[in-house]
Amino acid sequence: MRGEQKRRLLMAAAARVLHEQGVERTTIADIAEAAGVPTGNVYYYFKTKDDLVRAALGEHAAHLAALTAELDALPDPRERLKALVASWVGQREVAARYGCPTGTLAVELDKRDDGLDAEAGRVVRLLLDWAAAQFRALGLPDPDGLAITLVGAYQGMSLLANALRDPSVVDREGDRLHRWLDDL
Amino acid sequence: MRGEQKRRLLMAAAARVLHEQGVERTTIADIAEAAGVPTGNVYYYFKTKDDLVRAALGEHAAHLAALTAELDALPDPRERLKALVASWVGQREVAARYGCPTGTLAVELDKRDDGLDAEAGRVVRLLLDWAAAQFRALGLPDPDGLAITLVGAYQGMSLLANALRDPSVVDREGDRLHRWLDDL
DNA sequence: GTCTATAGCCTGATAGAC
DNA sequence: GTCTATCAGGCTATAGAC
Repeated sequence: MRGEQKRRLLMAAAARVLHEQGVERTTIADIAEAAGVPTGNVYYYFKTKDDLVRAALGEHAAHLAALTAELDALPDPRERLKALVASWVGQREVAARYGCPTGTLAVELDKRDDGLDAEAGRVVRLLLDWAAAQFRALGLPDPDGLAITLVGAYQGMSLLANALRDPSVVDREGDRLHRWLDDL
Repeated sequence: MRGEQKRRLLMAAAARVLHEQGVERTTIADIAEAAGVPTGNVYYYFKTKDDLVRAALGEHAAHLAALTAELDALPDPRERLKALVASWVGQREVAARYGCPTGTLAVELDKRDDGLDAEAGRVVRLLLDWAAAQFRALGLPDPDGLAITLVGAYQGMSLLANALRDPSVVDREGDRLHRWLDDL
């Protein structure tokens, strides 16, 4: 299955390059080059550029699912949430340079009125739902609202770290979120 | 001064259209049409598309300066900050449809390595500096950190409201920020 | 199945008429 | 100063050779 391998290579390259350069500034040739595949050949695996963007969104969703599955191994929901915050802090350099992969993609795709804008929102919702489940397990009131506060803080600190090119924003806000989770 | 008038018309149109459609998906023709100016004529007023983007950033900065100047008329710094939050809530429909003008522009421009990425950060910093000044006037410790928390919450709730197409996110987080400011 | 060459379109920018 | 016509370049996508 050489074909399936190349397809996966292209999906991974698309996820990375689209995050770094943005959707509109990235050409098919950019993704092909990053994957080591001839430019025109990309169309054998993905009919359109939008299909590649969709595949990249799927990659990010899969990555998120893997992360939350890992966190689910922890016994205490509060510890799971704190470990999530810790993983955000661990990605501070990436956040400062390119922003949150899902968040920046959502911002860009939301400027469109084709179907892709809604799909970005679905990936964001995966994280919101998982976080809400943890707050619910802790018996806290308004778990959905708390999830929005937590994920909103993540998106906000990623955006600011990116706009200011300053990873320390993530450190500071990460500490604050840790205390916030402890005090809930 | 017919020329200066048209120039201002183009700047206002650029600020609006670039916010709604994003930088990369907006053509010179789009902005020209929104301003009621013939397409090619735009280049008489702005040498390049990047110049127009810069002008749009300037418009957003001016709008922000006007807002903070208005808030400065309030006697109490805490009331100024709460009025800022209230103005964000008042813009919830726009935030849900197009996101924060400065924030979404910063996300898109940060994907570039020319000079424009840094200029978006400068506009964000205007708001941060003003907020920090209010916290400082209240005698609170770490005013810069508090400003990042406040503006980060704004950017986060705007992004989520936009990605989920749900203005109620802004209402909920606005209420929370109001309580947070009261309890500081 | 894999890749190349190229068509066709759109965009930013310009030259020059008025 | 204002506007039109048009060019050059780069992009997505396809047709068809291997």
